[in-house]
Amino acid sequence: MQNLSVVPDTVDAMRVATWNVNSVKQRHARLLEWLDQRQPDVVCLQELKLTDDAFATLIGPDLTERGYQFTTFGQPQWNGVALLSRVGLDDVVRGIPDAPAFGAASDIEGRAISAVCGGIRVHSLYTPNGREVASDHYAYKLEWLAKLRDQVAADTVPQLVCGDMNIAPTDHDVFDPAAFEGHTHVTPAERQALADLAELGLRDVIRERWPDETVFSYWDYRAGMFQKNYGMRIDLILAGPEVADRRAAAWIDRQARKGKGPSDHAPVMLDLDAAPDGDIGPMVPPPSAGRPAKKGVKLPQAQ
DNA sequence: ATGACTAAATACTTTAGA
Repeated sequence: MQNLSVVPDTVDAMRVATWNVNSVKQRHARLLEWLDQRQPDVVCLQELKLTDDAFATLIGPDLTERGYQFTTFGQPQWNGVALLSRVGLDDVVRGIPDAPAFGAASDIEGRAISAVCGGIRVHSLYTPNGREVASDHYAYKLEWLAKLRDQVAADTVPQLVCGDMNIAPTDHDVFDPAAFEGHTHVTPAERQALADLAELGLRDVIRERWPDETVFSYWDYRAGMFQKNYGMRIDLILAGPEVADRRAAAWIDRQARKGKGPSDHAPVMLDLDAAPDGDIGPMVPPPSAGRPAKKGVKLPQAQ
């Protein structure tokens, strides 16, 4: 899986984002507008709800025009993940090695894709929901997470594990912990799966930046949950130490959850400082925390 | 209120999401 030949001689500052768009078809205009405003260099998308061909036909030209390469693992109706990059897109891995199937053995769902972008292996993930704790889907979720852990452990390129993990890391990441008792997304076994990734050195960059704040990435469409800020933080960016040490900014783009026709998830954003020439290894300390220079684009206010 | 909303196909009702 590792391929050091694709690591560039210098590593520039870059902006990485992950966003569960809940249907590219329904979010097409908003997605393009968001790309133009935020100018991310690498984007992980989830819940495409399109086949690879349909994705390429619908939005491929728009992405190419904006300088993005892209790769997808799509399905016609549900799931589907993508990676967009304008800092290289090499050594694509579709799915997780030995990932479990749900239902028919041939039915490997479109829930994981990764590639090396700007010297970092970036994963775009849509972890199974789990539905109910007593369900087959919950067992499938845990097994899928275990295989993800194995995949991450086997790679030596610096990593960014991004996506809709469908797990709230702590009670601080749900609006009402009591309301979730006995439900998926908050169980000890699911949280242990995140702890197992942390054990490999992956760090939750949003929580590191906002250690005490209430920060959510998902709000149910119903009952004015967004307006009340009754949400959950289940979309995560987990960074290997070499990457996490380059953090210049990390925030959740709540603007994208506002207005007419939003996804129920907001993008999670990470700005990385440049790494020293040819050195993508551990750094001490990172350079100044200014955001990478992008022509004519203002840094949105975090929170 | 075992709700509320959104999206896609199974399509005027069901399944899934979380």
